[in-house]
Amino acid sequence: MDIDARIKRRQRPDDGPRLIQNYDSLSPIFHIDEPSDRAPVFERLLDHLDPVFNGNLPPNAYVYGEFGAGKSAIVTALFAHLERFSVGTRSVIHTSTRPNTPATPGFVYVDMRTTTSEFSFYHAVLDNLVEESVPEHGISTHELTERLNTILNGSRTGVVIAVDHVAEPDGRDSEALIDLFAGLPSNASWLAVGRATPTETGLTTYTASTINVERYQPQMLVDVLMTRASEGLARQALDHELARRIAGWADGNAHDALTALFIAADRANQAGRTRLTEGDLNDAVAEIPRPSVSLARVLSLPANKQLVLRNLVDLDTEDRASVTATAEAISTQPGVDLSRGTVKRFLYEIAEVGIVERVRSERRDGKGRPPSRVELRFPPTPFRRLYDLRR
DNA sequence: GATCCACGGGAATACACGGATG
DNA sequence: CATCCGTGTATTCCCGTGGATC
Repeated sequence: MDIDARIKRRQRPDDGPRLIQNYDSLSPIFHIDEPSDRAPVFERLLDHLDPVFNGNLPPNAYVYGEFGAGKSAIVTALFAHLERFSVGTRSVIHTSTRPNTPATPGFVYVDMRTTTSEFSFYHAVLDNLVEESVPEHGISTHELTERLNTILNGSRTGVVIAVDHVAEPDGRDSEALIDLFAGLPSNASWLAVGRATPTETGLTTYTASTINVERYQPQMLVDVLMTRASEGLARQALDHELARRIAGWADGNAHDALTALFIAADRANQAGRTRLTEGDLNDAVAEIPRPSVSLARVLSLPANKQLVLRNLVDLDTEDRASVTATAEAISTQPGVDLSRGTVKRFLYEIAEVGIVERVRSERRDGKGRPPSRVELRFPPTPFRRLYDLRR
């Protein structure tokens, strides 16, 4: 139990209404249960999944769209609902060995941002499929696939697995996806989700259909912002005109729009105001690098890499002059229990996947290879807030 | 006792530069 | 002038060990 966090949560200024009512509703990494205005995309996905309602399995498919188009929002919402629907019409699988014959397939959502190894993939699928929890240690990867095969071979209808964030810079490529499913029986169907076009992925030979999610129209984005603001902020905190400006700037990218709203709200909150101003928005926009990397991706890094980043965002420029200096500074921060070398390697690895960027600095002396410093490819304010809220 | 994987540590390689060499 | 070499640093790559969990 984190007593500090509990006390902090109770702390509030007692002068008037708080601007920020609910961080979740503002968070760009939070998906609401009923995304607004996306009916056409839902219909196309349901068209694809239609065989399910006759107890059959749909073929493999690929859902694609640009950053911030709402792919994850839609697929997570849809699968959450399908899971409930599915559980309602079949008996839950209580044991991993007893064959059963449910009327509809199972539905599992797997995020490749957090599912980074073979083991974790099969573990995630199995854990979602059976009632009892699956151990994360002391069980081999092979054992997991054995159990999955037993279950699925005993199942008449199989399972549909949504695999989100395929073919990201730090994710595994399509080949790996195929390999993973090669370990499962043929009644495991996948619905891959990614940014790359179907031809770029090389998945086309395996998919029966592809579904494109188009970026948000400006008006839809305004609706999204107003909805989130009404749930997360004090009344009248965001006026329509400001929402329109955010939407115009975000250019169809819901992640960036919500991030801008988040930062602007945070600034207004710090200043003790209860309405967002143009100044808040301008500051917010200035803080968001473009292109930027998804905050969800930053916040799904392994714990110690996030710890490194959390300390990085608070360093002064002096300590950021070179990777070596930065690693040194971070490794000596209180609360950081990592060696200098490990922090350094983490920084290189984080740069490798594009979450920070290395830029060569002007060399001062003529000796040796010139150092580079790391620059953020994500806005620090929401990362700080969301990171700290989780502790 | 078994399993996975995060860390640490260091070897190997790349790069920048100035100066030597052909 | 073009190329090579030595030195110093940055960056990448690899793998054994050990912690945590079952």
